[in-house]
Amino acid sequence: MIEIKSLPTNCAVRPNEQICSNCGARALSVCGALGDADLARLDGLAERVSLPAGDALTREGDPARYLYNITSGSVRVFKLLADGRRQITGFLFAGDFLGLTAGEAFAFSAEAIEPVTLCRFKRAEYRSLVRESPSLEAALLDRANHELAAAHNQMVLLGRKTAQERIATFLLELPSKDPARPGGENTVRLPMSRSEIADYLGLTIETVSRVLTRLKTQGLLRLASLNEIVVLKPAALRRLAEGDV
Amino acid sequence: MIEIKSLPTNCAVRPNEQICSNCGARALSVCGALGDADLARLDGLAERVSLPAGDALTREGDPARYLYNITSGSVRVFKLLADGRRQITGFLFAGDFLGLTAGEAFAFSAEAIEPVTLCRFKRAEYRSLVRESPSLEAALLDRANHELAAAHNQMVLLGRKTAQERIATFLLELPSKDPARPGGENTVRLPMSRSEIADYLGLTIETVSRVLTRLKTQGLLRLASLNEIVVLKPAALRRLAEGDV
DNA sequence: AAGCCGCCTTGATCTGCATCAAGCGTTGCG
DNA sequence: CGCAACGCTTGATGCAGATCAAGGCGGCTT
Repeated sequence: MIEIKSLPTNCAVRPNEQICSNCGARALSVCGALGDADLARLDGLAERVSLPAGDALTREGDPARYLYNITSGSVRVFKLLADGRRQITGFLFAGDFLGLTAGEAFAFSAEAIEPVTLCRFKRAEYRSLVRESPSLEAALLDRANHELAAAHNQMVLLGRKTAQERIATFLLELPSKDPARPGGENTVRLPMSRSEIADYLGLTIETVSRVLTRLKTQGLLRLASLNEIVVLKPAALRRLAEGDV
Repeated sequence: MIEIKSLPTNCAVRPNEQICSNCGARALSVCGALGDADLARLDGLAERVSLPAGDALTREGDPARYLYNITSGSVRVFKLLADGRRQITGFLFAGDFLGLTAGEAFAFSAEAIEPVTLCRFKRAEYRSLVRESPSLEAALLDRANHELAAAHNQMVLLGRKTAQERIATFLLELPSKDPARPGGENTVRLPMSRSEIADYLGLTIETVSRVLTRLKTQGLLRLASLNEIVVLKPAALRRLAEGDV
């Protein structure tokens, strides 16, 4: 049974989205994509999973059998070169989907950063649902387009921004993706390690650390703890991010 | 009128795709997305345009009124930072679409590299067609997913590959995107300037030039002309591209 | 055919970030 | 409590690629 109204505590709520009681299907339905019948059916296909930090959701090259919807925690999505160099292509948080874009095999790996809860669907069943529900497809297309725009912005960052601009951009954009907000208005939660930030921004851990220290020294931010940063001067940070220095 | 059978000479043909006589609509139809009726309707909406080298198709921030299908030539798609730094996010060739992913406004600029011919649709009309034709949407979703996978690969390149690995990757992948093949089997056509290659790979023109010279010296390739390169040792180049050195 | 212009190559030098190398704080465990 | 492990910071040094600078070459104009 689906209980849309009574959201359990472990369900994340994102802007314009809700996560349903059993799984993340609701997130799609509120895009106007799923009727109640479809929703019930998708819910029936879902399987709840909890993963400890570090565990893999997918590995590059694995057959893409499942589709995932994160309901809590955070996930790193990345690709590796033969010699172990890693590029993190994105972080996922509660409400995000993984595996929508995969073909027969996953083109990326994904691992839990923190303990993660998620719902898992068989892709085959999901695909047949999609074929019958055109408005779901429209919602997915919309999602894919947003991801594509984000990817292009990240290409600008990786190809043309300085280390300081990358960090500033990262600190400004992270909160808008992560619905698990800490207390303060301008407080940024960093569930990921310095090494993961580095691999996301195309830098080294030392450079990440040095730039954060410099921004702190300049009074733009405060390192509340290793995993929490308070942005003291958002406007100045935004100017840095765009290279208006 | 549509004449699917008689393709005029200026129409590009891509693997598994054909461009229709009047416009690029055929490219979508052969994905199984469009019936003859839809095709005729889309054809009716199309407008042929020719652009000289350097002219803009879209500018970042402009309202996204049109959708484009390139029928010949090549296009650079890019984003700019405030101080003029440019990141080229992709090159488009005959058969490629531009503007599918845009929201209300374009998030990127696009300009002709060579003289370009294209077909232009009003996005509003195209959207209503899409709403009525679910299988078209499926084809578009498929396209978006491929672009997304390509964007992730480019993020690996920009974030983690050396200059030599970037150039090698570029030379290996370009021909698979550009249907305008020159004579030889391993000949790569470079319609874009060194400066465009640099802005695509996150390098400078000097580095592009130096790396090409080095690869030539090492006997991996031959610079047939400024805009044509013959790959002499594809296997070795592929090893370089993946960092297996 | 001379001269200019834009694009490319090549060389010299510089620099931002990587690499190498300590040391520090926190956590967990015997 | 001690001490080992791990992740982070900070400092010293190195280097890939950027920047600065000087031709070279082909195409276009007159």
